[in-house]
Amino acid sequence: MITAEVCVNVTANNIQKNFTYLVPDRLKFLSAGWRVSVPFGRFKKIVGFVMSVREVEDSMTFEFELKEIFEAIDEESWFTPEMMSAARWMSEFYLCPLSQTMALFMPGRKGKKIAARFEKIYKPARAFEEKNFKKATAQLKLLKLLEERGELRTFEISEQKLSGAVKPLIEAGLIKVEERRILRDSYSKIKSVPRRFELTAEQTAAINTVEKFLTAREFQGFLLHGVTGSGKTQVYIELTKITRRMGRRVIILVPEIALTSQIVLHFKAYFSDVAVLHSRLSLQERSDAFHRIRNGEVGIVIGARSALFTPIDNVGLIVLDEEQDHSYKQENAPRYHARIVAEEFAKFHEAAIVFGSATPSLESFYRAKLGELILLKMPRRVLNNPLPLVECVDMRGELRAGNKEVLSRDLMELLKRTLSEKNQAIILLNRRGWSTIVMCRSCGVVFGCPDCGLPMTYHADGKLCCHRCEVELAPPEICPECGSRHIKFLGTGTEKLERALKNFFPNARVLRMDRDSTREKFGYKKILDAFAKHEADILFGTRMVAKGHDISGVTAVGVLNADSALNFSNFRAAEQCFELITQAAGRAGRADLPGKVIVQAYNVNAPAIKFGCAQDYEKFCAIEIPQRKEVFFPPFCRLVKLIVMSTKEDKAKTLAKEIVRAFRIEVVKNSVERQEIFGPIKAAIANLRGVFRFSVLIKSNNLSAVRNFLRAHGLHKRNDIQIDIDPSTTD
DNA sequence: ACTAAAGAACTC
DNA sequence: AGTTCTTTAGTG
Repeated sequence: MITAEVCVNVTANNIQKNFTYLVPDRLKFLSAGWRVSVPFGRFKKIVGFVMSVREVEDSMTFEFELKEIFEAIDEESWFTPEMMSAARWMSEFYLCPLSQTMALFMPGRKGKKIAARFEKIYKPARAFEEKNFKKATAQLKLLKLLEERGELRTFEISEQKLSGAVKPLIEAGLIKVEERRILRDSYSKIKSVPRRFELTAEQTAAINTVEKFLTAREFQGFLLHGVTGSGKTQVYIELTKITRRMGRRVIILVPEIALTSQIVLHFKAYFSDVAVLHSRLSLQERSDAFHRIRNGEVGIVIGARSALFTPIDNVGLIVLDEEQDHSYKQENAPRYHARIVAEEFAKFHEAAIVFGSATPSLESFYRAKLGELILLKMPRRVLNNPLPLVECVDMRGELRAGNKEVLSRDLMELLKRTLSEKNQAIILLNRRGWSTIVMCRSCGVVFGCPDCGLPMTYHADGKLCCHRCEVELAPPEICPECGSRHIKFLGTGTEKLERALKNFFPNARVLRMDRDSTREKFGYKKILDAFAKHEADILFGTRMVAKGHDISGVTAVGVLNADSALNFSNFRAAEQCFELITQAAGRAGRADLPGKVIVQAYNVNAPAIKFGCAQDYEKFCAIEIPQRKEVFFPPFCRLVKLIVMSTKEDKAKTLAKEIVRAFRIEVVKNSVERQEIFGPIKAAIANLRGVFRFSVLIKSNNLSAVRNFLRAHGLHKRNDIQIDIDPSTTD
């Protein structure tokens, strides 16, 4: 008899082993990689992945009763050996169930069968003689068209009004019908043409450096540090050309779905075999893209982080654009970081991996300093376009001068001038809502979220919102602490800014872009398209106004409360603040129009503000990196965050304390490398639907020792503990 | 002595 | 995850 080891797709940490099933005769074609449906416990049917198959003696006995596999889900093996070893590696690295990482490679979570759609294709069957069709002009026309084009699709024939000629020609054996799979692709309509330009010396140097490793088929990581407008995308395109000429394939990752259209537009000017993949495609589209990748029709995969998980083989190049972006981290299980996974995949494939950014993550920059990554610098814009002029305004000075408005006098002046010159402006204020702080004037209490304590934001629709756990409340009439009616709404969000702009510039057309105004499906694109067509003069909103688009009419950029992020107790705050200023500044003056940027801050001496305005990444790093070393944070250690959950508050806390104690005794004391553990503290989301959450933070220079500890105690198999390796927040 | 609730074990 | 079997706590 034949048995199969099956990994069952049940999302529970405590099921971390394979189950043995009997393979019935009608399914004896099954081998490793097939998706099957199997009976499991009380479930009637679940999806499983065949990990291996073996022939055993009929007399062989098991200590459990074998059940039979119900059926195969697909027509062929779903997982290639490469996909399976990648999933195995991820499951080991992130200490999560194999089923979870295998499931990443499926078009939908549920393993549903997705119907392939077919269309009819008409082709000439044999030669014809024109004289036989003296009277049947439609038939002759169709035959000639077929001869010319080779094949025709149903809709093409009906377009020519020749549908009636099809049947007699088939009966005469002159044309034949074939079925072809329709591959749905909503990006297929995107077309563009290459722009004329010459590569800069820096672009050429970067390309040549990577090319050496591409031709040697050797794994190597690169950090492409190029200022905004330095032509990073063109470098990706040239490297893709080289890789495709070698017959190898390419993966291009961007941080967000919204940015895929941009880069696809650039790539389609040069390549036709592009597939786009991200989580918001329909199941059908995703499945069809998989099909095109599997059968080799696609040479270039572009998409968000999920684009790593396709049946692609023979990869020669992987690119991560905007590599510092936090969207590369998946915040739900499996909590992987695309930067880490992509590099491991590149090793499997012996491929080159290029991390591109204007403001690299400190981790990558530090690795480049150590020589682990090869640094490629592009400090100048293409066509010798100048970098925009950045001016920093001290808002304390404004206050002293009697200006209590959100906009400084300089920014007001700049906007006035920009509008009168019929140019466009972008204003960034990284807080949505109306008021960012609601405070009692009598006792000074700030209204925090009942679950996580984050100060709540007041919105123009009259609700108090927590932007972290999305709790909504009615604002209090009287202070719950002291009973006073003296409640003040302080701080400025995008909604209040909107009123200020309309007030000061009643004739300007303004567009607000934040999470609230982009809720609908293509809201983001609609707003950007409208602004690009100059249907508005001022675009303002949260950080999404600063991302990746280039709109040629923009000559002025304002960054409000640039230092607000510095007040959060986040070790990456300075880095993020620097990044925000650089990105915002990068939106100004890309073409022949020089740009002007005004950055407003209170703490104008903070290095992130000072060097952000000077657009000097290296000087910023020279200050920030030693500071990270001093407080022992990445890039000088790796972080592992545990979240312990229970409906009983003290139980969660006790368990978390127990873990901390055991870690100190078993790991910290016996380790050569520096390792530390902190907590437990109330998690950022302290209570989620009645479940209390405590967090524990491990800082370590020996990840595998941490993993061994967690495994030894079976913590990775517990459903009440979340393990987050390389978390994006520490609480 | 009995019942309800919490915890552990199991799913091929 | 969802279910069942086992242990523990609670009650008069």
